[in-house]
Amino acid sequence: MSASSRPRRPTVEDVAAVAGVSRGTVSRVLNGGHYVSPDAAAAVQRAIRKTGYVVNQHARSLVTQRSDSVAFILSEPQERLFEDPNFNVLLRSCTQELAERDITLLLTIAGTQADRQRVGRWVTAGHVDGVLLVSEHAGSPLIDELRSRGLPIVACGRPIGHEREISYVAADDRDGARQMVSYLRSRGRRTIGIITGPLDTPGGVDRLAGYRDVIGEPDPRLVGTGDYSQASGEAAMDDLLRRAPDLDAVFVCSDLMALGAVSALHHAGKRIPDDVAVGGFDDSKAALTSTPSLTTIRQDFTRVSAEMVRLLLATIGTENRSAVTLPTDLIIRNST
Amino acid sequence: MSASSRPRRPTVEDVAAVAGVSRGTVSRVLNGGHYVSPDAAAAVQRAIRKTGYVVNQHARSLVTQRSDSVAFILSEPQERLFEDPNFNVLLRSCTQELAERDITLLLTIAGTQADRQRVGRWVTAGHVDGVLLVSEHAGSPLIDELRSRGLPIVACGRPIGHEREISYVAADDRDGARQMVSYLRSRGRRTIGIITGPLDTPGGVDRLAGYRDVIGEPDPRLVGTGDYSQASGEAAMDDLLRRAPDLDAVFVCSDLMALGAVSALHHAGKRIPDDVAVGGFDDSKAALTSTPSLTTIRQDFTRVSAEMVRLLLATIGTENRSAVTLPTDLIIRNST
DNA sequence: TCCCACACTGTGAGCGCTCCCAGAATCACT
DNA sequence: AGTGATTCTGGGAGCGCTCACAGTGTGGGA
Repeated sequence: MSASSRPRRPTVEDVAAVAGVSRGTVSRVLNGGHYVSPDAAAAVQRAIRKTGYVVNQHARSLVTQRSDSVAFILSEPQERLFEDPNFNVLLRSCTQELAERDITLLLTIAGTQADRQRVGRWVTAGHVDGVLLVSEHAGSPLIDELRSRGLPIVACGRPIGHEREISYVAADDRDGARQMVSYLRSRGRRTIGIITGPLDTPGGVDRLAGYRDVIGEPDPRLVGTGDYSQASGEAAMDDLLRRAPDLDAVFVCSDLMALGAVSALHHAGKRIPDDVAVGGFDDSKAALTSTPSLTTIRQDFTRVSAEMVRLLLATIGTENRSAVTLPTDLIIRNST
Repeated sequence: MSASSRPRRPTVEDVAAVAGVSRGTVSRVLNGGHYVSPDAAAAVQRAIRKTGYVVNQHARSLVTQRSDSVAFILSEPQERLFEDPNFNVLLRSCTQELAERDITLLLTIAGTQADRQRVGRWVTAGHVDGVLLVSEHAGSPLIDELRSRGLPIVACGRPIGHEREISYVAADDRDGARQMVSYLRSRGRRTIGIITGPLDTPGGVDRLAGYRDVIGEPDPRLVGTGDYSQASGEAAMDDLLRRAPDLDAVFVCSDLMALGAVSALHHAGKRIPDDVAVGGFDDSKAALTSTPSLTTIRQDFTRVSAEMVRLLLATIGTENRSAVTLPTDLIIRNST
């Protein structure tokens, strides 16, 4: 009954029989067609179409020891994924970049500790040949687990505490921050605050470092921290205004937080950029469409994706790690 | 060199040797531990830990003919995913629901035609035991391809044109629309417009049908169409106001579009709800936090997810299809 | 005492595929 | 005609696992 409704899938053997050739020849056709006569190849192609044959990936992977898929692991509570437009670009570009090489990208969300364990087991069970790691906070045990299995990994952004162990691709956060703060200075701003991201992420520490490069040791009144969400940006701005009512510019380390900061400034009756200039980071769509449009720093996530994929595929098979840092660009708009 | 840096993974045989038992016993421990003596089981567990053994999923799948994963296929340009909060809930709940049964969910995005082909091949190569299909527009060929392979499918929302072929779980869109429009009527509104979703989606046609159930054959001036995006809601509302300046209520078929409609109404100088009452659909977070808060229809996507998973797992192994329609609830807030 | 049920264990077979090697056929030169 | 290179083909082996089955040992009931 079940056998009649779901018939046995055709195998290479079946295709071979229909095509009048052997298993080996069918396999050769399936894998590039070298050393196969045109006649045989055509017969096999016909037989594949006729039988509706599709390769059994498990059988193939069992012998080749590779799965032709890579995991895109997001170890972050899921909401962030949907709030942050950067993930969007990153995910799309990586998928694209891999599809061109006939490799499938599998998105896996490992928000909770339990998730991370499950994902760890799943990944090491052979499902993927490598891992793209996104937004891994410092000290997560997942990296160690994956490394102990010898799995190729490429991280997006500097993996704090693991810089010398795993490959990564990062935009030049520090230089971007320097560019922004220097620019604000050059426009005559003197009391420049900062709203950083979480300080266990590279975007948090490196952008703060860039700010310091220009400002020097900052007045603690001028430093606030958010978690990249709009709400946290608004709260941090409120705090900053309370502590330092005299500030005339603020560098907010993400556009989304900058949007929050803008509305906090509005509520406080400040004009932008007349009273307070606001600089963001990311060059997200929101930065362009907001009122006023946001001066920001562009990170080229399409290039980041391409580099990540290139690096991962290079890492699969060899054992070297490397790091790439891509430039960031200042985009000047109306908020400064 | 490569052999020394990435040592051969331990196999059941290795574990068996360390534990001093046979292959079969290790396998039995791995699969529930029935008919294994406590001593043997303990020895195997110790050996697993010592060797760092992880099952080779490909070898297992090859013999069991199942992969213990299911695909979550999103055949929609990717941006929608990130705009629509419903996807978020759906994805999270399904992952959760499946994880409890030790099944992995693989998210796959098939936005373009080429993607859909790749995904079709990938799915039929045995990577997954079943498919959760989300937001499949009418007439997509993916459904036919998957069906011809005998793959268990459960759709989210009524799959237009395939209702009798594949299982699905849907919220009661039509009744939700009826509730909303009846409610607007009961509040004394007489000229009630509608902004529908795309009319090749069940959410598009069914909510319009519910509106008709209450209104009867509608004045074409009162019917606008959007694509669920905020921008399209705003545009459709502008149109509606131009064509029917006298309307005193509008039922907008998604909260996101309703937000757009609200801003269009504001620009036109209309007060909400005094001049025009606005009803949404989805009960998204935005509906709650917007000004004014939005009267809307709740769809319980957590329950939808649970039902989808239940149905899919039931379908895997049997050949029956079924359909579940879950109730929708009116949530009254300040916009009406 | 014998016998059968029951708990437990080891082993052969085989899932569907690719890799490798031996051999056949073809061709170009000696 | 003989030799060697080159192209092509078939089939054995084996990837790591589970399943079925045969076999061993133990205990309880006739």
